[in-house]
Amino acid sequence: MARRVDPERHEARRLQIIGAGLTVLAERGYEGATTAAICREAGIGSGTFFHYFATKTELVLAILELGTAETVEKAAALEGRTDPLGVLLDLLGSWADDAADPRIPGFVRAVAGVMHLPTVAAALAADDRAQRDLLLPWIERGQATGEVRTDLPPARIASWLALLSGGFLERVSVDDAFTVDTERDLLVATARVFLLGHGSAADATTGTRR
Amino acid sequence: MARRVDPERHEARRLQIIGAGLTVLAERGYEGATTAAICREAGIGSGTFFHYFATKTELVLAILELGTAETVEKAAALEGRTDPLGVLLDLLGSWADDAADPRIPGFVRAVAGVMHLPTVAAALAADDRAQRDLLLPWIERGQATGEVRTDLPPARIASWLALLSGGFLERVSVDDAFTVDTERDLLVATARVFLLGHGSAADATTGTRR
Amino acid sequence: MARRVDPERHEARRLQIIGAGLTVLAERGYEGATTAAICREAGIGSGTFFHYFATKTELVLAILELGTAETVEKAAALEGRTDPLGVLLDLLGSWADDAADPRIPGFVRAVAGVMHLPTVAAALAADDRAQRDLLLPWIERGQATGEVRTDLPPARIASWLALLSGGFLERVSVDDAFTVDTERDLLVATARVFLLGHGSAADATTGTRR
Amino acid sequence: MARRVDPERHEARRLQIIGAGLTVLAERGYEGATTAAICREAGIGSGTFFHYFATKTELVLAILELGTAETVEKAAALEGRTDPLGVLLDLLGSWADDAADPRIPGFVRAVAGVMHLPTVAAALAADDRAQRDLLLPWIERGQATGEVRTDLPPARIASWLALLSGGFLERVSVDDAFTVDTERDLLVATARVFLLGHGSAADATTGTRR
DNA sequence: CATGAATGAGCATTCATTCAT
DNA sequence: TATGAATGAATGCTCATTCAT
Repeated sequence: MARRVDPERHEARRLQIIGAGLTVLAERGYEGATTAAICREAGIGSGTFFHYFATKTELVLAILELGTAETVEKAAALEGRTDPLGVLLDLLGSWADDAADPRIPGFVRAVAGVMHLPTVAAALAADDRAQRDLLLPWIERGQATGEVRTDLPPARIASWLALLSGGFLERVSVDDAFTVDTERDLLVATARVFLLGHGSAADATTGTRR
Repeated sequence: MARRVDPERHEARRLQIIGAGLTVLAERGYEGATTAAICREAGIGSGTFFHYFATKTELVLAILELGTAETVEKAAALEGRTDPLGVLLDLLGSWADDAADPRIPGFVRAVAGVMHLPTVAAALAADDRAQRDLLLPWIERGQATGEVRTDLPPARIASWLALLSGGFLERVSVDDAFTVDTERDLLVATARVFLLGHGSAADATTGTRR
Repeated sequence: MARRVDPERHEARRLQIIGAGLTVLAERGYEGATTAAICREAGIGSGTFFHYFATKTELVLAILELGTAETVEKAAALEGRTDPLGVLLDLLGSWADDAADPRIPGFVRAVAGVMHLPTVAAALAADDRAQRDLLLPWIERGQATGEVRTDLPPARIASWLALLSGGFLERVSVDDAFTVDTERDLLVATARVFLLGHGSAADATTGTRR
Repeated sequence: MARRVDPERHEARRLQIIGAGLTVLAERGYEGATTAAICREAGIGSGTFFHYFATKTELVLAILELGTAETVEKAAALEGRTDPLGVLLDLLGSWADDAADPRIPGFVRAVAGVMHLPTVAAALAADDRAQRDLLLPWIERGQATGEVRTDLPPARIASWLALLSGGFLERVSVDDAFTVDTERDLLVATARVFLLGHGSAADATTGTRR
């Protein structure tokens, strides 16, 4: 009765469930995504699910961690690049491309709905941190080479790039006329203008009343 | 003969429940916000809740509609202004200020989590439409006077202002270092640069690989 | 601040509620007949209902008592008759006619559904008793004059007349093809045959296996 | 690989719940029979109930369908009989015997109370139809052989047999002195007289005033 | 008396999770 | 390891009833 644990098979199954979870969570939100629905989508029995994830929340965390891991991988792939501005714009572009998978914005919304769960908040914070850790060195290098505006600290610039990327994702998911195809280039262009700091600081507040 | 029409009392109660709902939904998300918790917060019995809202979802819709109504009111208050760019930046600024009430971003996240409910999606779409209807005439006037870039159709510019506003809201709710106080002015400044169209179009795609 | 109790007005209101209750109970059954629905039908406020009946059940009891009272009145109207068989058949006929008001069988069904409530069971028993009290003397007289079979005690005959009347009511309410108009005469004819005792006793059990 | 198909176990459980439902419904009526009470009676958890029946109403329908099925089985068991009258009286007798299980009349009352639910009405109609389908061929054969009166169409005779059977059931459940044991034979005898048509038609309406 | 807003006990039903096989 | 039957805590919602006006 030897039962090889066969870690490959295990990992494959795990990814299969993660894919099903992503699909169902995106479609129906956290509460709408019953474990039963996820299992059906994954083609497994309800008991099997809990062999791989102790709770439904843990599945969500696993998906988030997968995203974080991808961010880290992205960092490695950029080793050797010498054009900080280009790198930053490439990153923005690649995040825009992520939004083309319709499950991504749906999943992001689903997660937003359970951000009050401490574990989810923590995973989201970790994801955010990974994104910043990826951006910061390139921002700093860009500022050093003069390609990136220096009137704002790197951390703040990172936040604003995240703002653009997050806002873009939301638009795609909410606004039918706003698609990755048609708007991606404008995202990159807008980010470039922001990073260059054109027309910035000095007269920033003119013409607006609080 | 009883005199109980008192629509004032009714409206007051209704707003009291809406306030409690806003608080609890922001804190705990849609599912975490049990009707029991909302009633406790509002200081009413569970039955009373359903005198005012037939459904928990209907409370959410009422809150959203309140927001839509505020947008419409804002439009009226702008009558007579002759500086389209100033108006647009004021609007951005006022949306940024909305984010200062910590319940707003929390509520927005909660709603995102149930956007798969058709009624919620519809209300959100109506809200979006009201926002665009508010922006579009000013964008068009700004283009006519030359204050606003003309390389993009008005509808697209409206989407991008919504992107900035939405991204801002998300950042505030996710990133502790990103506060309305410190970032509001930069939002307005960034929007101005975007609306002016500095450094746009021509070289937009340079330096980014898809 | 003189408030004349005006017992007439009170009684009228009471009957109005009873009528509404009869209608709604017949249509929707006991549980489906919410007090709110009855009040709407009666055109009164929900509070008013409880000025006339302490509980919903009490309304049901009041309706049943009304029926019992009618039975008693019927008894009085028969004073002076000298044809026991004719009286009995007239009674059967008049009960059949009651079933022509479509609310009656519906109400009977509704009451059957809450017969497990002791108060309802008691009222129903009282109704049954009134019916028997009405029948028994005429059965006895009929047996004395030889018009009615004597092989069964009067109480049993009364039960069987109730059986015919109850079964008739049920058929009318369940079977679209079975109407008071078409079946009333056959009911009376069948009851007559039963009361006369044609073909009875001796060979009753032949040809049937238990 | 799990082996849990075990449809036998499933069916057994199902019947166990049906039995408990029959008991509790008969005792307390539809509304009084809370799912909690039924589960307690059946010795199962509340969740288990809904593995077997999607709805409390569906349990009622299942019980009714069981009855309909029994009627159909009865039909099969009569194949080969050549005495139509005997068959009809046997059927009446067997329905009387059903009433000996005290849960049957109680259940019938409970169902009467929710006949306004369309699904219940439909199931009841199906039951009625099955009963008629069982009776009709034997009535027709009886008329052909001259054993059964021919002054009434078969469908009407079927209705009247149902009237007798339904009235009997009601009496048993309402009248303590009316028991299956003491009245069964009289039911059969009365049905026989009715089927033979003794003393019928011609003078049917004499002596009764409408 | 008449009213209808307020109440909260009570109920059907859902669903994440467990566990025997 | 895979399964799905069993579980019961938790929740949204209903409705008879009360009571201040």
